Formats: sequence, structure tokens, C-alpha cells
Amino acid sequence: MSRKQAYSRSELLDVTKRLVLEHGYDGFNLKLLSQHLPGARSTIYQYYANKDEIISACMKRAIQSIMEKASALDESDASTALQELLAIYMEEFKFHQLLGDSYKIKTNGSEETRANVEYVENAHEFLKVQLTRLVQKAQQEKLLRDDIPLPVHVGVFFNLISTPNMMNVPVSQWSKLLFDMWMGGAKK
Amino acid sequence: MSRKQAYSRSELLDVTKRLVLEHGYDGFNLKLLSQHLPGARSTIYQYYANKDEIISACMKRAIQSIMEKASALDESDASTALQELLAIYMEEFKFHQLLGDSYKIKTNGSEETRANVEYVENAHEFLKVQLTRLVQKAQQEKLLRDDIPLPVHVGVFFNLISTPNMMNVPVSQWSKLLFDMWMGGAKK
Amino acid sequence: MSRKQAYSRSELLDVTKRLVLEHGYDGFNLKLLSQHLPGARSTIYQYYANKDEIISACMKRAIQSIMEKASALDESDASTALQELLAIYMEEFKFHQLLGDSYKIKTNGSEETRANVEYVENAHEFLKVQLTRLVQKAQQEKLLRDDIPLPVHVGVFFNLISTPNMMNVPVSQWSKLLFDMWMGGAKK
Amino acid sequence: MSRKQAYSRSELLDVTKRLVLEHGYDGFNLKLLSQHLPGARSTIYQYYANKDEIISACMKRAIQSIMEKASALDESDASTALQELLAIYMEEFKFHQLLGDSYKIKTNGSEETRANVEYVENAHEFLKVQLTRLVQKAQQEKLLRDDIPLPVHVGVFFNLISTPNMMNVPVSQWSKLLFDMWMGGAKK
DNA sequence: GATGAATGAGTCTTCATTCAT
DNA sequence: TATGAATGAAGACTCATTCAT
Repeated sequence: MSRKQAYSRSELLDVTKRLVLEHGYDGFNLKLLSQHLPGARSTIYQYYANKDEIISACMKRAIQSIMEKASALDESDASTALQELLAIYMEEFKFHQLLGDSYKIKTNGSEETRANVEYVENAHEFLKVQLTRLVQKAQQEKLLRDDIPLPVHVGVFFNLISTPNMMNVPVSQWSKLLFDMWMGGAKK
Repeated sequence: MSRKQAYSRSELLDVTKRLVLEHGYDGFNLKLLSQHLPGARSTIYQYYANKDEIISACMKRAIQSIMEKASALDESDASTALQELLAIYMEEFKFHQLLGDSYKIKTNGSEETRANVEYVENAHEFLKVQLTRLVQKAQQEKLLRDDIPLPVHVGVFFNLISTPNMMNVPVSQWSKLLFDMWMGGAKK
Repeated sequence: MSRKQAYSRSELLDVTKRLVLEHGYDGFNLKLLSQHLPGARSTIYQYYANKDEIISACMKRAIQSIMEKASALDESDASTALQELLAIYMEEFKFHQLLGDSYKIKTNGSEETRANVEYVENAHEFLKVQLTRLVQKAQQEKLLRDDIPLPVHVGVFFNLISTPNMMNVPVSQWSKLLFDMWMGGAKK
Repeated sequence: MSRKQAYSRSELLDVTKRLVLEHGYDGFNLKLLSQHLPGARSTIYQYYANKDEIISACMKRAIQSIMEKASALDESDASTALQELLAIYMEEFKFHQLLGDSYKIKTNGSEETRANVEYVENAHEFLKVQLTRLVQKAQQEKLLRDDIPLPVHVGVFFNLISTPNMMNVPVSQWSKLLFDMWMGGAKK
């Protein structure tokens, strides 16, 4: 009955993700976005009500995909679970820098946006709790040094995900390698 | 006989640094800057020709301070040198996120800006080379695992600096702790 | 064999009238209109060629209904006729504010619109002439003070119609009351 | 020390008043305003933060001028006071249509705007109360018919102000004439 | 030197209208 | 005929930068 869309909401978010990662929250704008999509700038408003709704939807989708995998994780073995978690995070690792900009999103006016931001924040919290739980379990099982405070273990582990994969090793191998170095250290 | 300036170039850069770190390259603007300085917005142009010149000068100063310390480093003992280097980086660690935005700086028009950006890039290169040299030396001295490629060692080491210091330990201790974990690993 | 329309042109104008009165010429828009009608926004173009055609049709219909009653008026007794005229005007009184916006209607392009606006203007003129005639007649019959110029009598009478009916008296009573006050004054 | 302004805030409001009266709240826009002022459109933002702040300031100024005169009114003689009040209202009578649009003003975001709107609403209330008080006093002094409810007397009186002054009589005369007709009626 | 005023380029967003199915 | 998609023109607002005093 009506014309068919030139691109889907999902494709729009794909492009958004790339551009937001490249330019940051403030550097991203709709002119830029429209230049990477077919059609006019105003067409974007057929998909999302405004810029903040786009970015929040983008963030939500990214963290949602992490959440789904993280929720399905078998936590019975702490060590294995941590290694798998690292791999999960890494798939979307770049997005972590962005999630830090979520406070810039203006939620006033759009219920949709507010809900997205809330989801992101809750997911963030969930992941933090889960990670802490696993690290703690590992520490209790005497797998990890206990002269290091739990938050430091968590911080160091979490920080691994942003290690640049300069050799372009596949994610699964790369995460294994980093996990291995985290546990065993760089020392011979 | 000129009127005395209300603040110095250096103070201007101090404020700039804080604000750029807080808001990012695109989020930073001159209105914001002037609100954190005495006097009018237009007065800023008495100090620097334009926004990009300010940011580039700010970046230059930050990396310059790292450079000076890094150049003075005693490299005779690789292990000690690396640990000290980590401490040096950490003093300015937040600035690393920013240096990544240096490509956004528009150098056309201002020779000054161009020179600043070039300095930053050269310094970057120097630091990378120095770090690689030290890690390689350590590896050759059998201090580091040799099943791990050199760039990976370098990447993991370098990535340490952005580990959030959640316990607010003094930098010297914090860098020691991280160095220790990097070498020995998290494992018990 | 065409699909049956979900609503009639007349229903569309009913809604338009309400919304234009509520939001004014510039505040009225097709998105708003479509939200108060079944179906999609673009469907409106099946009924009228554009926004100005809708508003002009709406104005025309309103003044037409006044015209029909005013034309049928028995003018033999000036006083009675004036009172009835007041009642007629009041039925559509709110529309007077709108008719004042008729100059905003862009008639270029649509013959239909041009014709509507012309009709409205002619009707306006007709009503003005009729009213003046009746007031003049009343004045000649010594019903009205003759120290007051005719246009002033007309203006004051006409202005009555916008007196807010705060008590929500039925129009017939309300018009009688105002007519009574107009003639006899507020004085005891 | 700095360039001098091409026009004053007050001049800006003068032009605004004229244009808002001519085009209504929604029809008024900053492009239009800038076309009736020297300089660029963006210069207007040096004077007021946004469109709503301009309109609210304009409304406030108009009602403020009424308020000042109305407050200074000698209310000892109800009849005289009412006549003078009518003259006061008439000076700014056109603005009454506009004050009705004050609900369209978006006050979120600007404290200034909110304060202006509040002032306008309070003033509105004050004037309504004052007028009602005077009419009531006149009624109690047996100057006005007591078969007419007070709100109707008030409504009819207030409605007088919008009677078009077609003969362009000076306001003082015009208000006397209307007051006279209101009291004594149109009847011979 | 310092500064408030001025400005034009650029972004966000809305809306009447057209298009393709 | 009905409709969702597409669009360009327009208007609100911001901001780096220049100007005049």
C-alpha cells in the first residue's frame, strides 16, 4: 500500500554505531548520518523522533546484545565463565567508551529515550554485579591473589577489553590470550 | 606599558585541559571555557588565534611533560625503567583519550596549530618507540614470556594506564601495583 | 466501485473548524487534523488539495450558514430584525476571529481556494451592508440615538457578539439579554 | 569599550508587539522580526534567549503599563473610575487578544520566561478583580441595573474595549463615548 | 588589551506536500 | 482510494569568529 523503506531501523542503527564510535556523541550529527544513508536528512525522522532517541536506541541495542549473552552464561566454573565473559565484552568492546557518554543524552521530552537510557543503566549495573560476583567467586576459590582488593581485580580485568587487538587475531583467540596474560602475567 | 593580563596562557590551558577531558573535543567550546575564566569570551582570542590552536597547544603541553620525563629516563634496567614509565604515563593518563581526537583538529590556516599537532604526533611516535624498545629489551633479557609477540606485550602494558584507580591510591603505589599484576598475573 | 470513504468532507470541515478555533490559523496543521480523523495524514489530500483549501472551505461553510439565515431574515421591523441577526451571528460568533485571518490564505495556485476566499469576502460585505441598513433604518425610525454616528452604532452592535457568555445561557436568551443591554444600557 | 547596539531591547519589543498583533503567536517568527530590525537574525539572541522569552517580555511590558495606570486609579467614585479604566484598557486594547495566547508560551527551560508569564497571569487576575470590584460597587450604589448578574455586567463592559474605533476618534473621547453608550444604551 | 555586539555558517526539527505501491 | 515513505523548504537556535570602541 505504501512505498517500501529504503533502509531499516536496524541498518540506521548500524551506521549510527559506526559513526558515533568514530566521532563521539558530540561529533555525531544527523547531516553526517544522512550522508551515510540513502535519501534526505529529514527522512531520518521517520525512523526516530530525534538525535537522542537514535543514540539511545543504538546504545540500548549494543548493550542488549551483551546482556543476552551474559545472562545465558554458565557461571558454575568461575574461571571459564570469566574467560567467556571477556569474549562477550570484546565483541562490543568499543561501545564501552560510548556508554560513558550516556549522561549527555537529553531524556526530557521523549519517553522512548528515557526508557532506553534506563535500560542501558540497568544493564550496566547488572554486568558490573555479575562480573564482581564471578571475580569474587574466583578469589574465594583461591584462583586469584587475595592480597589484591576485589575492586582492583575487577578493574584490571575489565580494562583488558580495550586492549587494542593489533594483530587482528580472531576475538575468541584474542580473549583467550588476554585472559591468559591476566591470570599468568607477562613474566616468563 | 600594557594592561596586565587577568590570567596566563598556562592557566587558560589548565582550564582547557579539564574541560576537554570532561566534555570531549566536540563538547568543548569557547563559551564554556570563558565561563571558567575571568573576562569575556572574545578575550580568549588575545591568547590564541582559535579553538583548534587552544586544543592543540593543550595537547602539546600535556605530551611535552610526558616527553621530558620519558627522555630523562634511565633505561639501563628494563624492568625498573618500565615501571617508572608506567608511573610517568599515569600522571597524564587521561590525556590519552584526548590524543586520540587529534585527527579532528583542523590545521589549515594556522601554522602554529600545524606545528603543535606535528609535535604531538612525533612525541607519540617517540614514546611508542621507546616503550617498544624497553619491552623488547626485557623480553630479550628473558624477563618476559617469549610466546607472546612483542606488539602484544606492548599493547597490554600500555593499556594498563587507563585502568581506573578506584581506590584512589597515590599514583606511585598504583603504578607499582599494576606493574606487579602485569608481570606476575592475577593468579594466586 | 470505489472504496467507501471513512469520513465525509463535511466531517473533515467540522474537525477543522474546531481545531482552527482552538489553535488559530498558524497553529493549525495537517498532522493535528489527521490525529483527529481516522486514517493517514496523506489521505486528507483526497478530500482537499491543500491546507489553504481546507481552511478556506471551512470559512466559506461557516459564513455561508450565516448568510443563508441572514438572507431569509424578515427585515420589516428593524428592532426585531436586529435582535434576530444578533442571534444568528452568535451561533457562529467564534468564527469571526478566524475570518480575520482570511488574508493569510495563499490563493495562488488553487482556483477553488480563490473562489472560497472571494465568497467569504463578498459575504462579509453583504452582512456589513445588511447590518448597516438595519441600524440605519432603526435610527431613522427614531429607535436609536441620533447623536451617535451610524458606523459607531454598527460597530458597537457588532462587537456585542464576542461578549463571552460566561453564564452559559442558551444562545437565544443570551442574544436577547445583550440586545436588551445594548438598547437600554447598563444604567438603572 | 564595545560596539554600541544598533537598537535597544525596548525597540525590539516595540517591533515585536506590532508583528505579534499582526501575525499572532504562531505566525510571528524571528525571521520576520529580523526583517523589521537592522542586522542579522542571530543578533536577536543577544537580546533575548529565545522566541518565547521575547513574546513573554512583550506581553509583560504591555500589561505592566496597564497595571501601573490601573493601580494608580482613584476608585472613590465608581462611575468615574470605570470610565477611566476603560480609557486605560483601550490604550493597549489590542493586546488583549494576545494575552489569550499566553498559554502557548513554553516556559520550560527559561526562568525568565516563566517569571514573565507568571507576572502576566497575576496582573490579569488583579485587573479582573479590580474591575469586578468597581462594577459591584457601582451596582450597589444603584448606578447599574440589578436584574443583570454581576459577571454579565463585567463581561459586557470589558468587551467594549475591542470595539473598533472606526472614526479614529482620540482614545479619551472614544472611551467616553463607549462608556456613555454602555450606561445609557443605544436607544433614543 | 579587553570587551560587548554582530554575524554567518551550521545543526536540529517540523511540516506541507508528493510519490510509489 | 488509501497510505506509509520521502522530501525540501523553513524556522529555532548555537557557536566560532570578527568588529568597533
